[in-house]
Amino acid sequence: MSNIREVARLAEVSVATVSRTLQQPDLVSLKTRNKVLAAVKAAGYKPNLMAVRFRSGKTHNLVVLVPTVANVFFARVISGMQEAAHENQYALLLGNTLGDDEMEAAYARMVQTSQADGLIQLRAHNPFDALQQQDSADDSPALLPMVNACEVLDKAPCPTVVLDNRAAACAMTEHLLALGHRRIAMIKGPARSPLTRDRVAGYRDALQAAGVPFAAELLSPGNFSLQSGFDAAADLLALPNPPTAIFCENDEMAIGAMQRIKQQGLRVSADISVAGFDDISFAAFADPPLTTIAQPAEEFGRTAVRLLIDVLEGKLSKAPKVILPFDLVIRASTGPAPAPKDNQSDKT
Amino acid sequence: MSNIREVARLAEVSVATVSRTLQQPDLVSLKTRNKVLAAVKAAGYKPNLMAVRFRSGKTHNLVVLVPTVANVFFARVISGMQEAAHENQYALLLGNTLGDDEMEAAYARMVQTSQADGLIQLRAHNPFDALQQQDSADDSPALLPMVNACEVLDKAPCPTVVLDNRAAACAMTEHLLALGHRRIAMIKGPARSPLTRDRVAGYRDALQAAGVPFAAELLSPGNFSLQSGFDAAADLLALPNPPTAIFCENDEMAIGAMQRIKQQGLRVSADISVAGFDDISFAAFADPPLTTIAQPAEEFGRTAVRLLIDVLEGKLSKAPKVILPFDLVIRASTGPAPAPKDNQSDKT
DNA sequence: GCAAAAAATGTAACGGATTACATTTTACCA
DNA sequence: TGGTAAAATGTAATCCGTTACATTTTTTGC
Repeated sequence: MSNIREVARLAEVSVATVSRTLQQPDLVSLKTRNKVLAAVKAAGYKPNLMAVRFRSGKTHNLVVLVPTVANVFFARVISGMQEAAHENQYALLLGNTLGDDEMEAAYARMVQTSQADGLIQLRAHNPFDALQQQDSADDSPALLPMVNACEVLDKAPCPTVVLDNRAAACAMTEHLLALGHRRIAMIKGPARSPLTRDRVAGYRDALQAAGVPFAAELLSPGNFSLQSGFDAAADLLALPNPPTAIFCENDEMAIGAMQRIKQQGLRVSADISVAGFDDISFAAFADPPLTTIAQPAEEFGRTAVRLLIDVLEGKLSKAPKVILPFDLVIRASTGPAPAPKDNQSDKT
Repeated sequence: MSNIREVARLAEVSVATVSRTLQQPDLVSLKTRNKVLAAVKAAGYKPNLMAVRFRSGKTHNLVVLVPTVANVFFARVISGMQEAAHENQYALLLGNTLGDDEMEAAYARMVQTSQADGLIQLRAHNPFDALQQQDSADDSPALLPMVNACEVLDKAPCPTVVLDNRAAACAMTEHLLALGHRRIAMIKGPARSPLTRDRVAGYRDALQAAGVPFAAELLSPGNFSLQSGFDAAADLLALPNPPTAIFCENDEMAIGAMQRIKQQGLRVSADISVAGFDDISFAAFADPPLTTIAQPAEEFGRTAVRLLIDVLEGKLSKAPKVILPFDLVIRASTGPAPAPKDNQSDKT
């Protein structure tokens, strides 16, 4: 591959002139410029970006830490990131971490070793914690070159992009309450996640506001997979006094739960309502179509990238917290609560 | 950030010794080695990988061109790639191209400008074609630093990883024929794709072997989306003599098709069988669970990455074509063909 | 104890583009 | 036309780690 010196030789100018022709053409006379451009073409010259980046210290790479790309919601978020990154001439390095701290640390190290300029984390965990804090003695606590999106840390040392999960869960629970449901179960995400905690909080907010007592047995653990929704639903249906509605913290679990419900011979909506969260493409094509909370997934990605670039360019002094809007999408999987069974007393 | 010269100063040795301590410790005496390692720690030294790569000319980055990460199947393939890449100390640059040639060319240029060492393409299209062929005069037609996976070019100038789509489609069609179906429709993928062509060929192979005439009206176009499956099914059901089975070229379209069938008041399996392709996680949780062709998606990714690394390391002189196995997964969405309606004559 | 071989370490060039600073050329006005 | 400002171009340092080659130190064998 030809380099700038060869072009300079061909054009009979100095390397500086070649560089300027390409970077700041106004500084070069028209005559010289043409000579150089001809030489560039003749040599088939393409600047070696490794060299450019080495010198500038900017890689124009961003690392994305995602628990799993195989998750439909995350895939949409990543699409959005890609879009914004491409617009801004950045490339996206994918870090499929499987939620493993070691793996996250390995990818975070790419930032420290100048393989990437910054990092976007989709999980509530600071991957830099694991690395020895570089300049902890430094008195200027600059922002970390990181953005936390979707599932955010409570005290993130960086910009965050988040949904008001508490309000969204509250809205969905209110929807179910308005349909007459009183025994509303929730299939949760991973226990430690702030996201799970917020959604449970929103759920309890709505129950409390409606004067419906909270029942611990209606809170079932899940891990966002189809299978875990299926399993959790099985447990809930086996309760002595099973719920009339199940609110799942994501759509996959809701689809898994519906499957279980139908296998048991019950009708979704008529016998038991099911709601999800995320509004993935499969939600509208579920049977029945799934009531859910729509999240602007691609917008999460775009916003996260833009914020990160702002951090990298030093445009931010404080870490903003961006809250994106949600939308309650009512489809056919939720319906009026069935009339209470014979011997069941209703203390409302 | 500290550099190697600072470490050398701290350890009172030359930069060469520091580098050797880190790269080839056997060449350095134990005493010196310890001194250097202490200095490395004291300085918090991390080698600048940009510099290393700039000098070595290897970026250890691989670009992945994927039509859309939002596709569940591709997401799994990428997971596999990530796994193999990480194992081999490579990083994955994501190129979500939306099937756009321009975009693909932009990412392919990353290889030419030394931002990445090689490229994996998941679509049947050579992104380097769009770029002026670098050294076409060169008499050694070396392998392109590229691997084509999943949907491969007919005359790919690089290693390929593929499924025997023709055989797989044939196997599924045979399954449907064995159930007594004679009017078997197929919802296709994008028309120009070799993948679509091969699956249609396999479908026709099976029909022909069974002596069932091919009916053009039973071939319906799709684009792999849920909605397109839904729409195509609507068209097929509206035929004067509708099919008793629909074989979709991916699971999303099959799920979309089932939705349409059920909306029409028909029962999947009992009235009309539906089959998919890919075995995405949602297939097992569809209602009814979807009969499909399981593809080793993650293995596609892993194999593609390993082949690409082999190419980059010059271990391959010819471009191998790796064929991965498929598996016919029979679930409840396919069943015996319904007894022919009254006035319908059966010419078998 | 000495020469020769082996081991350890050091010096400096290198990779390719950018850019501060120096130098040359051109333009302009008196 | 001489002189100065402005424009154009050139020179060489710089980013940082690696490594060929040179040099110094240690080890080995007799």
